[in-house]
Amino acid sequence: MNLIQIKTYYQKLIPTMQQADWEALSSRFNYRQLKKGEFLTRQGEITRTVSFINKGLLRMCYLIEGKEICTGFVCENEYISSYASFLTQTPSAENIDALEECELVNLSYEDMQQLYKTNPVFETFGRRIAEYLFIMVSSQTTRLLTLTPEERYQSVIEYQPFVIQRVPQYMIASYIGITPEHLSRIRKKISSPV
Amino acid sequence: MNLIQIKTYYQKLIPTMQQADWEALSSRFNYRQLKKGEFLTRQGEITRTVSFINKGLLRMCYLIEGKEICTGFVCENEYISSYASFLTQTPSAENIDALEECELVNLSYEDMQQLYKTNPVFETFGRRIAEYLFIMVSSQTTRLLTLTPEERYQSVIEYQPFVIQRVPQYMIASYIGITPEHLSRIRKKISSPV
DNA sequence: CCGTCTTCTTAACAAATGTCAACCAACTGT
DNA sequence: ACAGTTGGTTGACATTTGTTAAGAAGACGG
Repeated sequence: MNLIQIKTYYQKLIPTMQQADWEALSSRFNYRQLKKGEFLTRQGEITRTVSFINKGLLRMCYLIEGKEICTGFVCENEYISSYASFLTQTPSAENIDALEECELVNLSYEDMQQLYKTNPVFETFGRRIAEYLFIMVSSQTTRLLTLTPEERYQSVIEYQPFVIQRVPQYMIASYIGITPEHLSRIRKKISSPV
Repeated sequence: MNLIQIKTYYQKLIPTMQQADWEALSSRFNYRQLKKGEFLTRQGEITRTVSFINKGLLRMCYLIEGKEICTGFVCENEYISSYASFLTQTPSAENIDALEECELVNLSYEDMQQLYKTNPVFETFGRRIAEYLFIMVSSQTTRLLTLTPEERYQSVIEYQPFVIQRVPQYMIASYIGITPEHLSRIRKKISSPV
């Protein structure tokens, strides 16, 4: 299993990590592959791991009255998890599935708690991850409240171009809170301004 | 300054905190009062403190083209801050102002970093706070994407009753992403179901 | 190479939500 | 007690967004 990417990720977030820390950490990793369409997490299941994405693209999504509503897309060199479920060890409200073939490096809840106990450097890491995720999701909330659908689409283009390139439009539509038809009209309007 | 409430708060989040830890922490607190309408944080300012609310009620809000859009309400026995600004020490995108007369216990960024360095127990605390905030804000994002305005209002009634009781309706309206007029109609519909 | 999915687009129409303006009730300070 | 302010409601109307249905373009497996 290739650990270069994930090591770089940790080194960036906690530069004080020593070789011994890294070994304590990496010995607990589990490798996993997902085919396109496979689920990492299902609604109702308790999320037992966080997954670093070596390769591929996944989405978080809700199934409401037969309709899928995407709440996020994550690709290489980031962690993905139904993190609320992971943290509280209660059933996940959302699904996570692979939009592309994926290679994941998993770390279990028990191992993470163990690391927290044995070494404060991992507390720091856990804190920074949570802080980062907080900033990400609160900016998404802000966008939903303060921007029009068209502006939200523009902000995806600007700040998450990989989503435009790799995610089907009807999923992006639900992510910005509109229907696929409406997004199609917005795109038409943008491409041929008056 | 009354520290009973904030001490209880810390003890709940980190039961392993010792008396010496508490003293290291509480010696850094600063007390502050806010009158109704006063600002704790202004758009563009860097947030230098986190504030524990001993008494009162504050809101986070954006000013967009002359219109206020509220993103959250926080009352007694919780922390409030423009946390993204605090964490990154960059200008805040949002305002925070007092909806009632407030008593706050403040902790500065520098003191917090100092505490993180000197004692891992505060890292744990910081991590749990960030995790908690992440869960809160991501559930708000989910509500915005998956619920109708009426359902969002119902969920405020159910899960944040203090908001219904203590926050003006036109602010609640922006919080759930609709106009005050529309909220008024929703309330009428709810109160006299067909 | 063919059919079948999947995804995207378009149009007509319907429903939800916003805008504007007026009015009312409650509260506030003098 | 009064005038001003704030917050809430209502109605008519405009705009935005959703719904439904149909069709087109491209991807993909057999």
